[in-house]
Amino acid sequence: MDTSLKNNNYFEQVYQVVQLIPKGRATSYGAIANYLGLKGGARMVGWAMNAAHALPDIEAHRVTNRNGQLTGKMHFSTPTEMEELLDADGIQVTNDQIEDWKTIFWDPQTELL
DNA sequence: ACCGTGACGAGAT
DNA sequence: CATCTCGCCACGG
Repeated sequence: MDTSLKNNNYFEQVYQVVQLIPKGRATSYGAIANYLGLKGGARMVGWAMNAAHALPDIEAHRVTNRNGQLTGKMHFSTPTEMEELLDADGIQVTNDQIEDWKTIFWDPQTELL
């Protein structure tokens, strides 16, 4: 048997949460990590998003850091794509930071519960 | 097998 | 209140 069971399973968990983010809202890496029980592993969520970038149905632009800052915009096809996508969702971004992040923030552990 | 890096976060100074 | 450091786990060289 395949003893080398990949943890890709948790990657998929992240994708599911990202796809569950309602339009006009966004969440943070740490929030997803915390929801999945990976608390402290926020970096892993970011790493998962890197792989997610290869997937068509993963809207990584709805995931930012804890400050609502577009830290990962540089990883998109273009440095402005993340802002454009967020703007398309009705989220206003200024200086690479989401405006009114406190309201835009969508915590799966609280809202999705 | 070891070291360094990384789309982060929280605590300490 | 701003800045620094350490911790988290996984992957690349």
